[in-house]
Amino acid sequence: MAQAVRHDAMRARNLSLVLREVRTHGSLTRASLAEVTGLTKTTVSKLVGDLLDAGLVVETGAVRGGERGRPGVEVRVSGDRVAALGLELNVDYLAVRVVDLARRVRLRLTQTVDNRLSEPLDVIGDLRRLALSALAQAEGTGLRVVGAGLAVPGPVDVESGEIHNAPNLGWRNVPVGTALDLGVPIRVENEANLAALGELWFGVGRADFLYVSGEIGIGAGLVVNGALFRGARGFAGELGHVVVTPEGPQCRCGARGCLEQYAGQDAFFEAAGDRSPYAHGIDAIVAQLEHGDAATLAACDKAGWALGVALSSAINLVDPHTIVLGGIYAPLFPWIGGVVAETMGGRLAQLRAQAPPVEVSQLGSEAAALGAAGQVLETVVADPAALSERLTDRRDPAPR
Amino acid sequence: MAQAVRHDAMRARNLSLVLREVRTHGSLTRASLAEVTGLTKTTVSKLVGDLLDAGLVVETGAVRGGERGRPGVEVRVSGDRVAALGLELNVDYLAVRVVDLARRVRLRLTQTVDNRLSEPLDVIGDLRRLALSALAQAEGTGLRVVGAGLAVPGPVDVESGEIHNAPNLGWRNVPVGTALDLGVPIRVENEANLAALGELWFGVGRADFLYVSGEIGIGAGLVVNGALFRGARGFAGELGHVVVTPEGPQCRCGARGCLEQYAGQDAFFEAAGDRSPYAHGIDAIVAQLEHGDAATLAACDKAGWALGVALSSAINLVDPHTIVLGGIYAPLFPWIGGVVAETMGGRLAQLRAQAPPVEVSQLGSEAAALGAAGQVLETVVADPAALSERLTDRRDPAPR
DNA sequence: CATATTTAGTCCACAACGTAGACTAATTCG
DNA sequence: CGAATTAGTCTACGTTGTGGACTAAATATG
Repeated sequence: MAQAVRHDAMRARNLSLVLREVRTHGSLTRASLAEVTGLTKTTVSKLVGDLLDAGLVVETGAVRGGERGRPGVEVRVSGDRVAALGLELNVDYLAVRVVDLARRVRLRLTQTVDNRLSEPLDVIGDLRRLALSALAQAEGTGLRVVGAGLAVPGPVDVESGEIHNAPNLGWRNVPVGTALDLGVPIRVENEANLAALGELWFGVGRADFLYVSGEIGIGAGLVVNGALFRGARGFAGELGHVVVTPEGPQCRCGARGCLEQYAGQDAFFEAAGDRSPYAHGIDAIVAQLEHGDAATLAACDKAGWALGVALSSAINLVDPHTIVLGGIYAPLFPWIGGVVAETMGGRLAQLRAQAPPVEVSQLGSEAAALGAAGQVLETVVADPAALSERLTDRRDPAPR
Repeated sequence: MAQAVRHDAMRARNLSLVLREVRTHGSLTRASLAEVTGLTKTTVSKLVGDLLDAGLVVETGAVRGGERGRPGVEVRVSGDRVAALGLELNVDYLAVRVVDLARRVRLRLTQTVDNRLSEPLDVIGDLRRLALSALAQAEGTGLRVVGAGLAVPGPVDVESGEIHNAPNLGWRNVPVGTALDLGVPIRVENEANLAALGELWFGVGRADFLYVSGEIGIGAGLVVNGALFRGARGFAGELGHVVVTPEGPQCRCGARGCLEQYAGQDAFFEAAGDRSPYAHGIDAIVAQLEHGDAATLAACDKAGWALGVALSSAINLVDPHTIVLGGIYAPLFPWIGGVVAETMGGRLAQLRAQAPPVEVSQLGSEAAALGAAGQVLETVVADPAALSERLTDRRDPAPR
């Protein structure tokens, strides 16, 4: 597990440290970098030089003025050289995003289709076409796409890139990772996990929170200290099958009274009296709520209560700092947020000083694709030296 | 968070790596250390030399023979120089253990008292006396006690060493860490967390498991990849307040239907028809079970079922590899293990290939104290250089 | 407006540490 | 007993960070 540290590893780490500090501060001079990292000015200068050569940071013309003394030249993360592809394959849409190292979204391609009606390989083909088009466009503007992340609705074997079992798509053991074959490395991951990371890097998430993804299934992504918690086998976060009532309604997972049976999309739509939810969608539900429809309001109460109960268990077990509600719970937030918080408060307030605050995701359905791209960019920041080598090998033999 | 790496940090890490490999392999020659770490023979020789000087490893007279060529001299972790103190302050006993770096228990002191009857400071005084006596004995045999760990029943602020709220003791905001004042650094931590670590290092635990501590309260310690999972605020693992039935019996935490109301020691003893549980204790219950007492058997079924329900939620959320039952569940295992596993299997088998196996703790009430000592020893292995400095400063000015 | 002061960034000699390969030591095999 | 083999040490060297001197470019001061 632990690896021997040699000079190159030392260098790689310090390079990463500098790049990370530049990113968190927006832009920094070499002098202030020396201060925040604890490295000497000399070392920082050398490291920044390498990052400039690799195109990962750029000097802003701007200069820190105001005080006296020679003004420093600030550097910031460059968004013009390196980018990543974020993909999402979900039940009713495909999404592709190109995000640069500065975390700006450079390209958005979305396609609405009911993927349950097609064969897995056809769906993957559609996504591949979309992704390749995005790749070509990105590389046309001079961006080097260093990798792709793919979000899928269900547990995944991250090593092999295989979908184990995506009940909402009806897929089993589909090797999406290898089938996509984009010419860049692909990392496949659960949608809820990537949405959580999306929220961390592009949304309201802070370093510690539990993201709740309300789709047909209910998933959760736990972010602890800025990193995803995946559990021993990578199946952590199955909030949808946390017990609400042990002898409650039968769930398709084989158990009874799982959260999904109270607050899942299907159960919720049915409780709201909508018999053709996929025709009307969540917007119709919101419209009903805005008109004060009693059945729909009652459905919100029920779902919110169940969510509050399941989240209470989750909070007792994993102690997140904040809860972030995404998926269908985001548009429903005005009608369920209160019940969720109240239920949680009633169950938790005495043991803890207070229950964690409940917030809404702002990213909509984009969260997972952004998280997928962000995850790839994270690997670049974690080891800029690896990329720099790759860049020099593939492009100019001697960049300096 | 991330720190700059300098030459000394590189060295510290490699020193730690070598020591860790020696420990996991029991004993190793320099040559095989070079192989497993990837460092060169030269470097390993130097590092091993330093560890020998610091007294953290010793050369076994024994030599790896059999093959041809010059036989290598094996080194193993030395238990004769460095040790740690493991303390537990619980409701009905105080425990002190001295454990050496080779993880051998050198001294056991246990005192049975009902600590709810005394003032916190008096209890701390008792523990202090016990600990100082153990310290003196240990140092008398030439061991250097580098620190102490203290397990307490309830959530703790690890930074300040303060007990927030230990409902079973009736303590609130007691600064145990500073009050103990042993002359060595003290780390205070939740009993369930330390028992989990005890199980990891001294018992049946492997790298990923959820330890369940059945005491008056029910706690859990989650070990992921060999490290404790503490959550954002350090309050993770409150398994006792996971929901079993949302509208069930009132719990002292303010909620209803928490696991503790079904499987906690008080609820269980009451269901077993024992009106004076503290007089008879768990042994009396086991005797009743061995005689086939119907009420007690029924109490086991109920507690086991509730435990299975709560663990199902926990497994869905954090995906541990294994469940380890400790506390009162260890002696009760023959009568509840089956129900727990069945309940979990019924709820989990379909979504996962199979529910995690359920095992029994073998350490009894010693787990937390051993984990507490082990945690201190871990800091030594993680940074032997820090200790080596301390040793040279305090003992011989120039040990070599 | 010239000079002192201050801060940024670079340069150079040096120290710490790991590497590579030669070398010595201690065994077994034939 | 010598060749082969493996363990461990020694020495020259390469990489990387350090520390302080030095240069650069701004503001403050008289």
